[in-house]
Amino acid sequence: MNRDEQNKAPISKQTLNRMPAYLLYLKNLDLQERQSISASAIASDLNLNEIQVRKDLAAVSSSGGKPRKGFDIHMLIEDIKAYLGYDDVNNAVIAGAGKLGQALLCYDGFSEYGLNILAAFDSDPAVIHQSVNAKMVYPIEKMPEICHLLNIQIGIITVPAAYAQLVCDQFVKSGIRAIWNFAPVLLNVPQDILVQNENMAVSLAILSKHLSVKLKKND
Amino acid sequence: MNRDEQNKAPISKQTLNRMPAYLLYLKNLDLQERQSISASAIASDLNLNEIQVRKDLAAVSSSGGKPRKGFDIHMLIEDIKAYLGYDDVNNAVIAGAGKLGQALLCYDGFSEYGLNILAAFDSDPAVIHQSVNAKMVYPIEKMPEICHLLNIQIGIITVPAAYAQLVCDQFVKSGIRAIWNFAPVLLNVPQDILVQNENMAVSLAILSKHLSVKLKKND
DNA sequence: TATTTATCGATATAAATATATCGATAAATA
DNA sequence: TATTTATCGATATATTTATATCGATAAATA
Repeated sequence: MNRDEQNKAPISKQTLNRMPAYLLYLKNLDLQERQSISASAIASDLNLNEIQVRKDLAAVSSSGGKPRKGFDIHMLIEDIKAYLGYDDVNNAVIAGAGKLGQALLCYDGFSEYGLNILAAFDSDPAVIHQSVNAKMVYPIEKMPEICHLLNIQIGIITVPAAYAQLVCDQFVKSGIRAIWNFAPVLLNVPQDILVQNENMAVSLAILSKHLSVKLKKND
Repeated sequence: MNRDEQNKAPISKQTLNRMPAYLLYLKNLDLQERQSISASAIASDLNLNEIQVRKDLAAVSSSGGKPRKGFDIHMLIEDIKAYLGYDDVNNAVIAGAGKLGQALLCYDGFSEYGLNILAAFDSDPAVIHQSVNAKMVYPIEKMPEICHLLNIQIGIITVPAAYAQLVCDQFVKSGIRAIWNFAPVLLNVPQDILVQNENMAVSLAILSKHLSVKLKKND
């Protein structure tokens, strides 16, 4: 019998953040036709602590692992996908069909996780009514209508910083519940709207900072 | 007198991760000609704990804050920038001049943090020797030569998953010390190479997961 | 100038996260 | 079949991170 999902303790944020790494790693093993893997082996390959990995997997695994053998890879993949929301249907739209917006529209990896980017919005006549990777770019005025129609929960902002707040407000009016923001702007949103900022420049800056700390240590 | 940087306790990882938000926020205030700001006000605007903000700022601030007034905005901005590595010169190159690679090449925000993306590499004749945002795309064979010549420390991977490991190996041979990886692949690198994975699909999946957790809570 | 007050920064406590220990057990081996 | 062993999973400890408390102080106000 499967464990009761409802009764499980809520997973920790840090564990959630490590799931992607496990998933990627397990898919690789699956491609190599491996059947099972131990927490110890995963830990050693991913440079993580063994107990941490075991606890992480215990938190999402529906069937647990077996002594001397470890976890069933295929089953674990399904468990993690289920946990990350593969079971829900999550529809998203993009505001801003520039280079970055188009890059996201073209990226086919989202559907892997049950996520669909259904459409984009822009104000530039050059891209409006064009399709990018079979997804239409609509004039930005159509946003509320289309979002409500398609029951969109997630909005992605890839417009220039100057327009980000404006677009954000429109998203909120359009019934969006979560925003993935690529503009280097702090968005002002109602309490119940979830915002995840993705500042490319700062991600790179942080990498560079980690690098310089590391280089100094090796002096 | 400035506090001695050398003698400061190393900043925590979580604090480092919050720096971007502070920086963005402070720049906004600076644009509005504000002179100073208190930790309490920042906390309330960014939805953070007041003591946490105070501790974070104390960790990077060179001059501290004043009772009743708070921190000097301009000085804090400089302190954070310095901390994030603005003082170092960090040069990066991109492997993969597709939509995402071009989006990064076009993004001018990196130089804000002392980061320069100097060039890109690709194997597609359609983009080789073209320039994107005044940055050249070179054939991928030229990578070691150019990287060594320009003393490049950071490599960015935006090629399809199937080529990512190959490109990664070439980066390592070319003397790169840190890799920012956008391909959904676990890269195999020597111990001393820093890898930061940026899996777009999973970022969105995690946002969606957080959203569904939140929606369930409000039932 | 004296008093009040917002805010800092130091120190203390609490919560979350990571790591260690160890008995139980399924598979491998003798 | 009996013994060994790798690995799990539960429980315990340590570390890191977040939050609370409080005295000190610079600026505002009386």
